[in-house]
Amino acid sequence: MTGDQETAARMDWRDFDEDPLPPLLRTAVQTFVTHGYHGTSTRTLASAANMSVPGLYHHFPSKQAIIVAIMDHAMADLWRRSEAALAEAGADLEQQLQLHIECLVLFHAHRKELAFLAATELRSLEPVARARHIAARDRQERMLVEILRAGASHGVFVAPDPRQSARAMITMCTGVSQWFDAAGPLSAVEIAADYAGYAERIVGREHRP
Amino acid sequence: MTGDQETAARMDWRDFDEDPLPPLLRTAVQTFVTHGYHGTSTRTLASAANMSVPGLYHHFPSKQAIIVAIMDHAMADLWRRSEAALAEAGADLEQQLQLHIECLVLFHAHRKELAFLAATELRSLEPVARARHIAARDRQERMLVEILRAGASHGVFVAPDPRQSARAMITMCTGVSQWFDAAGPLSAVEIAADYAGYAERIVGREHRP
DNA sequence: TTGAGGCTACCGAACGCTCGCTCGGTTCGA
DNA sequence: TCGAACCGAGCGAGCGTTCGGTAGCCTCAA
Repeated sequence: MTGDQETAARMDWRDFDEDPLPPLLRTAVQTFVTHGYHGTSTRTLASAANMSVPGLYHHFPSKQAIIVAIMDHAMADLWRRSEAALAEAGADLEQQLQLHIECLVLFHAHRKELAFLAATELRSLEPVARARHIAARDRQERMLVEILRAGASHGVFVAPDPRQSARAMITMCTGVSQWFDAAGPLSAVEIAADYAGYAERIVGREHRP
Repeated sequence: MTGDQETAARMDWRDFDEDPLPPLLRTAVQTFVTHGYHGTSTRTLASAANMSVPGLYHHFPSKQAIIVAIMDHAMADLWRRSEAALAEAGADLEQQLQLHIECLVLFHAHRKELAFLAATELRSLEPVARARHIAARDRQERMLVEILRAGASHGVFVAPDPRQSARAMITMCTGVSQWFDAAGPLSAVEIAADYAGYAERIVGREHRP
């Protein structure tokens, strides 16, 4: 995690060329999104990856380990990008909020299947992995809460309850993964800009009478 | 649906005393929320309702019929309340937006399990029920879009893309069902007021320089 | 140059178990 | 005497997982 933070500032958090996921996990993501974890059998998983069932068990010890690998990857990728966005913003709190929202929207648009699973399959994780996922989600939320809290205490934002407004913003951005369509009229970048605007207006100063 | 509209104006859409759901469905909601549709067996469903499996099949023809009944009930209840809220607001567009958001938040707070399933188990529905659910969801979304569109064309709101801002508001409100806690620091009514404020600022006029 | 040994990447078949669902009842208030 | 409301036992199918292999490749002493 300490090594991550050093490289975080250098990585391009806006780059979504291709997900560096092993082919087996890539097809598993698609299948889990369509049928859900419990609605997907190991046979389905195997044939989606052009593989036999024992072939699948050569790479992962269980079906559960596959979903865990996917969820861990999703949370780690989002966190890395969020840290890079924060580093790019520097000390300007308004800029921190803008880039954080942009980062959230881009991730939930370009990695929509991954983000969808992260939001949907929490209950399919066994206790240890579930606890880890919740911790990652809380850490992610805390990052935005801290930005809003700092902004409020410096008079940059109007956020009487940063936890509350952070949650509103996060669920707003998370929702993008449910309806985003790469072939749709709006690009991820355009949506990100719109949502950054919404966020700014939710906690912005200038519009108070 | 025509009869519904007549009684809609008269019903109290803010009343959430108790869900008039048969006991079997009530326990099924809890179980589905915890384990998901495919993660729940008919044996689990039956014992949660203090019943044998054949007893369960006396009331419903299949496991699928149970989830369908729950989903239909959820969408119908929200729609009835939304229509009543719209009727109460009258012709005032700003009031229509306020009450619509209030209605969405109250529903997703007080009926959080129901709302959570409606958002989560779409993929578990077989084609016919799924199509019906999607149609209900679209109709629900269109109601808010129409309010925003009318408001924009009358100069009450600033909403260059009503579809877009409606989706942002809806996912924001839908998210309430994921974290709301009746024992938490904020009541449903307080959250509803906050969110109505967020919505107003997202499309409000007065804060433009 | 060869071939034995070990490694990775798989596969066909099948294990024990649980699944959704049903059959043939029983109980009980009307 | 009838129908509504159940239940014990069990059906065939599908589940996650495992066993006992095999094919192909790399390494390295003889």
